[in-house]
Amino acid sequence: MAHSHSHEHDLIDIRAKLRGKDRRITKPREEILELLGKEEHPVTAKTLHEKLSKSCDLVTVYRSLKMLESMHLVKRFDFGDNTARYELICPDDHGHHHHLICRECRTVVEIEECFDSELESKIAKKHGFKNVTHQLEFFGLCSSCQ
Amino acid sequence: MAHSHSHEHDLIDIRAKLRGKDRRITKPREEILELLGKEEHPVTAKTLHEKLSKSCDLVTVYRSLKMLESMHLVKRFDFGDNTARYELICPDDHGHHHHLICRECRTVVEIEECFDSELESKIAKKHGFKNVTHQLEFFGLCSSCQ
DNA sequence: CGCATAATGAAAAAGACTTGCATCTGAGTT
DNA sequence: AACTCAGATGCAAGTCTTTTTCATTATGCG
Repeated sequence: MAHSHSHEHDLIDIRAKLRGKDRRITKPREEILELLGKEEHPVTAKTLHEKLSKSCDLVTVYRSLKMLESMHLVKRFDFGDNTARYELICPDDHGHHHHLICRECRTVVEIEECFDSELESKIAKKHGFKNVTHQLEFFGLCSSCQ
Repeated sequence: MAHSHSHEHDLIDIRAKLRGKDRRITKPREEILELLGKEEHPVTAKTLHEKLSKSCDLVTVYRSLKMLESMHLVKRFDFGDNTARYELICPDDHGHHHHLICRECRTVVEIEECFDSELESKIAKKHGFKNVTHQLEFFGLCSSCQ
């Protein structure tokens, strides 16, 4: 939905960020970022590797995703099937949005709605936590699977 | 918090539910349910197995948890570490509550707050989904880890 | 009590992810 | 443009969680 076209300046930004942390811009990483930029939904390392037409090792995909996550360039999601999925963080929504997943066919819909951020700060304060974020995913039966 | 004492009548309920679906009440299952009733937070199959002092095989723990989940007697949670955690669904909160997890030390706090259920039905309606539920977990840094 | 079938244990497999290590390469330096 | 070296990669092997297979056991109904 949001990141259907990978903006040039986004990639430049990313390059700068990587350089700043002594990270190199390598072919596998460029391909991974480019592919992630085209994805509509969070993808697994395996799927990414297949779409990369195996131009790099699956291990490199895992390593890259982990690194990109630690640099807050991608975000990890859990859809409850023991497999991590990743999405490029796009500046539009600050990487913050959720998903609605069909329990049956696993169709994914992106959701922009979210609860009031006040709830989060209230919870953080109440328990003395800092830097609180959240993971929220909806599960249900899509129209075709009901 | 909520289920610190495992009520007798709860167990009777559970027995009835199992019988109704041709499920048997076996020693491993009783022990697993009893232990789950004492837990404060969601536990992994491995932890459960250890606390069971290995009175049954780990495989049986996995199988039981899966079965209990399919019968809506326990609920599965994902804390983002590639390991499923399970909690007994207690009638008090209809098995609905969330957690605040420390990214550093993995401390877990139970959260009773939630957003207005209206949001969920709105999302369901908008995308033609039925039976929509959600998984919501908060992550942050606890007071000791800041 | 006996029987049908559900549940278990043990071993093996499957799947996701990580690690070790030798090799290679990006990118700053000369 | 060559030099250098820390960071990145590939491949093999390992770890960890969860599932499957199959022979054996045991629950609970009649």
